[in-house]
Amino acid sequence: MFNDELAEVFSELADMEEIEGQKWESIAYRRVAMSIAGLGEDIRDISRRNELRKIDGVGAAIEKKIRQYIEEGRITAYDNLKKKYPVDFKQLRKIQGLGAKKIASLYVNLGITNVSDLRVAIESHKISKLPGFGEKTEMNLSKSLEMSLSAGPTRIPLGEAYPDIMELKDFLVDSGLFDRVTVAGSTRRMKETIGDVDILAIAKDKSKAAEVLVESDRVSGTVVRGESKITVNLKIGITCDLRLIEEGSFGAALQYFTGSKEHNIHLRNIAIASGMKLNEYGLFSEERQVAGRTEEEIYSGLGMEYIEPELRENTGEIEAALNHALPDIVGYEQIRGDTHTHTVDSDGSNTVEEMMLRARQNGLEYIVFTNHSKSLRVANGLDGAGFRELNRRIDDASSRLDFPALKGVELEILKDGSLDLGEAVLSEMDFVLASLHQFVTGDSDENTGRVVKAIQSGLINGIAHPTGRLIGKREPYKLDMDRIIAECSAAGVCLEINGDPFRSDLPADIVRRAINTGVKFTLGSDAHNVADLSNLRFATAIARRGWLGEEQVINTLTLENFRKALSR
DNA sequence: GCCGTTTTCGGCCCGACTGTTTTCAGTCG
Repeated sequence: MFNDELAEVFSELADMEEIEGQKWESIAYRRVAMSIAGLGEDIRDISRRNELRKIDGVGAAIEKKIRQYIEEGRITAYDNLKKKYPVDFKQLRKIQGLGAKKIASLYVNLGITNVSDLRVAIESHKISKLPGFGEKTEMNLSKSLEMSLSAGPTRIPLGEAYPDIMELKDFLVDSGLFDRVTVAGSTRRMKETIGDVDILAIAKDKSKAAEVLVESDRVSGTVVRGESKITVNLKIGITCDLRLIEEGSFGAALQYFTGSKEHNIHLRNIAIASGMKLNEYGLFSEERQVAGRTEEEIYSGLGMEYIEPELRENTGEIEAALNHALPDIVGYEQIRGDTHTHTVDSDGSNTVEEMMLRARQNGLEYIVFTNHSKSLRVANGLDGAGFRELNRRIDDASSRLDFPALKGVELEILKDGSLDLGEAVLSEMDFVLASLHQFVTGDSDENTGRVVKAIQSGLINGIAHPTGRLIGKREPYKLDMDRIIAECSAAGVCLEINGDPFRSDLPADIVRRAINTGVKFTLGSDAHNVADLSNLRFATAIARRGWLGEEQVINTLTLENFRKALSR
């Protein structure tokens, strides 16, 4: 993606300026690299609207550099520095323990420009002879080099790690060594993907507490072991920090280690502006702790509303909290039904009855079955007759188990934008979710046109996993999402937020773009088995991160009102 | 190089940990 490419250029500029001793330029470039990587939109579109300066950290000089990159694919200042340091920063920075300064020293003294040069130098023990390096550094670099070569993706979908994280937490709680254990970090913010795990705890005995984490069968080894922080590698391929906290500063630590980093920096600046200081030990006014025991104290001490973890991304939530204008976002317990589920009748692995029982056990009030339609052959899609037979069984099971089940379909949008099943059978369905799975091209107009035709058919209730992205596997389809949002709004068709951890689709930033258009949303687990019904939680998390209120999510409605909302 | 409800100049988040040093620099989050 263009934004990531440009962010990488600024990140390298930051490395090179840091080597040059230009500390503040380096910080400025680093900051803007983060901003650009986090944009929800192609920076070229922002440039076309002449709004580059609105991006956090972009001033006159950086604006000029961005424009040059967009127009010429290069930045003069970058090219000049790169001549001096022809080094693969991107690759080398991935190795734990290597920052800009050490990379520079390796290049200047040993001519190391990439990972294979580094390996040769390590093997011939040249590193340990360098000033500022030693035996231990050489050994650590050797280890982290191996790690980085064998490592998988640096971030994994939250839903993939979530069960392990909860098990690890329970393991610590059950040890009896702690008065309190809480998961913080991006897991608590319910980000779509996480890069590590942060656990905060109040230990009864600090020395014993450090030992117990290593004993968990989720842990593969220790990385760092200090007084108040232990870092271990988890078998799922990411690291986990356990931090031991004192009770009086637990809220401050929880706030601090929940992040995001950008959110925290903004909060700290507000503290400074009011003559205070904020760190992980509390909010201080002239050395006196004025808040720290709870997060609520911290936020109120800064003169703002409490901010839910899912919103803490420094994308306007702090300004809203200062103005006491935060939205009342949808709660996890407010979701009454699941709107996207599959059974053995197409490509699922549990029966209608099994799915209903688990849905009830999970606290839901109803479930919608949305098996695939006939054109999706790989998923054993059903034709009209198949659905009529299945629908009879759903009605029968629903009355036998006394649990409301709605008859739906995940309906293929065909190559020409027409629908995979006829009007007659669709009219017998309670809920029709249309999907793009096949014949997707690189042409945005063509793809968008198919979706829009489906929206305007008057036969569907919603669009499933609208962008089609698969995290780590497939980029989003080329689609004009703003047009799709507008068409959905006009036609009264919902957009789905799909909670499958690899989909997480819509992404939260697009949800946020749609909140004021009048469009409504459905949250679905896309479960293909009973265990995955709990993925509904991740769909809800995305709704929250997108600032959605209860009234914008139709499966917060009671069964009766949900049915009414489905009229087509 | 950026930025402003103390500032258009003079600040810039800040503490833990490690390793190589004898008081600190580099890295990380």
